[in-house]
Amino acid sequence: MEKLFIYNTLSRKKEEFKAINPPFVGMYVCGPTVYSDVHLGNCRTFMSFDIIYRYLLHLGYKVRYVRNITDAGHLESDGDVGEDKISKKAKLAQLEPMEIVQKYTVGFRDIMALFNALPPSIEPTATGHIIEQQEIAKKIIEKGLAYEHNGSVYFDVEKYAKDNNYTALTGRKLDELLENTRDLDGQQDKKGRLDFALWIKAKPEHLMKWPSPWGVGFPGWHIECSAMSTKYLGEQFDLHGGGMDLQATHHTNEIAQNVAYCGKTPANYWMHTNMLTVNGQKMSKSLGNSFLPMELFTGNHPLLTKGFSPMAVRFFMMQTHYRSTLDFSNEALTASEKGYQKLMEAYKTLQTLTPSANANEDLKALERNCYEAMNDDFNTPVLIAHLFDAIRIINSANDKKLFVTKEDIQLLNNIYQYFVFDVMGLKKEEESGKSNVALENVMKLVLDLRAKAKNNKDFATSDEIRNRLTEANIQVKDGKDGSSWSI
RNA sequence: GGUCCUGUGGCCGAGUGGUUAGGCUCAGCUCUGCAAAAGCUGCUACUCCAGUUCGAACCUGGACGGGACCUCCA
Repeated sequence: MEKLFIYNTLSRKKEEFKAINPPFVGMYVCGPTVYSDVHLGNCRTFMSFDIIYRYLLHLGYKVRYVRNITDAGHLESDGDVGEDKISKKAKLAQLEPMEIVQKYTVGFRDIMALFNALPPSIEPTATGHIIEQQEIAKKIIEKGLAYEHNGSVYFDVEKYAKDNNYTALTGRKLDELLENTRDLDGQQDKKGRLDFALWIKAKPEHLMKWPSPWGVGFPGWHIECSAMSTKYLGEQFDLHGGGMDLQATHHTNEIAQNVAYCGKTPANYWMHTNMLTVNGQKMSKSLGNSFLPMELFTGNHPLLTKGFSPMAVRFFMMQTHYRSTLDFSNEALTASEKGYQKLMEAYKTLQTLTPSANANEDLKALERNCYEAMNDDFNTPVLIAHLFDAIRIINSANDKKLFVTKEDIQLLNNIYQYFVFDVMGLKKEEESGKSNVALENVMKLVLDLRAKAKNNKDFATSDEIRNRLTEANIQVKDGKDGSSWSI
């Protein structure tokens, strides 16, 4: 197997991937905070890691993919002040916090299923690991790198930074961070400006709270990932991922916690996916420019002229590298939708090709190109470019403009199976069992009647059939060996 | 204000010191009763200025534009 190269945020370079204990791979991705519907930007991140997960599986790795659900501890601001996001929503909606959690967790899973993302191996929750989080906080206090004050526990960043590289992930200078961190209200419990909370004292009205050695409270945001990754993947594992917006604060603090806890950087490779933008601006809940997946599927959004299917959206996202920003627009989506349909039509055509004795295309090279693209830091846009080469070959062979052998057809089927279905996770959309068979038969009848009319040079009838079918969203395609159709 | 990233054809987007990215759009051709589909061809792009080089869109410096992070966010 060829070497897989992954861009590692720690080194800012592409590095050859070497699993700690092959064929096993441990992979942790920071999941959503379930206090509202996931928007499309969130989905992009998880789809990017879905491709990574799928490709590692395809290469034969046994991957344990852990993606958490943040159902407590994520405050409105990162200054460790303000309300817990989920508690706040619960109060507004007059629901139990766990009702909020349940609603949006289920919604998140449903959406990811629509996008055909594989479920992670383990999907642990922050509330299910309160004890583990407290244990880590205790240990860090013992090591002298965290302190309790007034019922809360804070990580002592400046003390930690004396012996460790706190800013390994960002390459920033600590002094600059200290200078530039803004003063926030309500942080008088902290010793240092960069200190962050491991445990936060709960106010009486706070809904989600647990007893602890430091009194009743709730965990800080960053510590949940340290607790859950350590529990399920060990103190050191292979890959850790998340959105780029988590790099500077969340992941930096996560590393500091782990190093303080057990002296080890948790993951060897840190991967960060870029943002989805709308008109050049980051899509985010706080900016109010976010798209919900359902709005996209139905087309019910001011920026959209029509709806787009989950697979078309998935393909759209694959056409950009995960480390580039992806700008969202109606035109770009429409273009991708066509490309996706072309890809799927060619697969149907492939199933009807008749083999020749000789061939004039090097499909082995094509397959190799596909692997090379993916091995180069999961370069799906280049992979897709190669797949369009395959489409050209399939369509040309169908037009008898070039020839493929039986082995070529098998190879093309493999390429589709491996890269289109297994790795990119695309699937055919219109399949629906029985009614489909009936439709096939009816369409055969209609096209046979039209062929008869054409043979009789009754073009008025044949055109009427074609036009009526077009109105019904069915496209008729006349080829050399008769007509075919697609929706 | 600080740190970092980025600027590619009508649109979206790869890429990289000398060789076609790819998709979509548009135009022409082939095929076809016509159209569509499909194939072929074309629209020959790399913000600007200076430098390094035999040669730069790709390296260096500067200018201008856009973005991210430093504050909740995937």
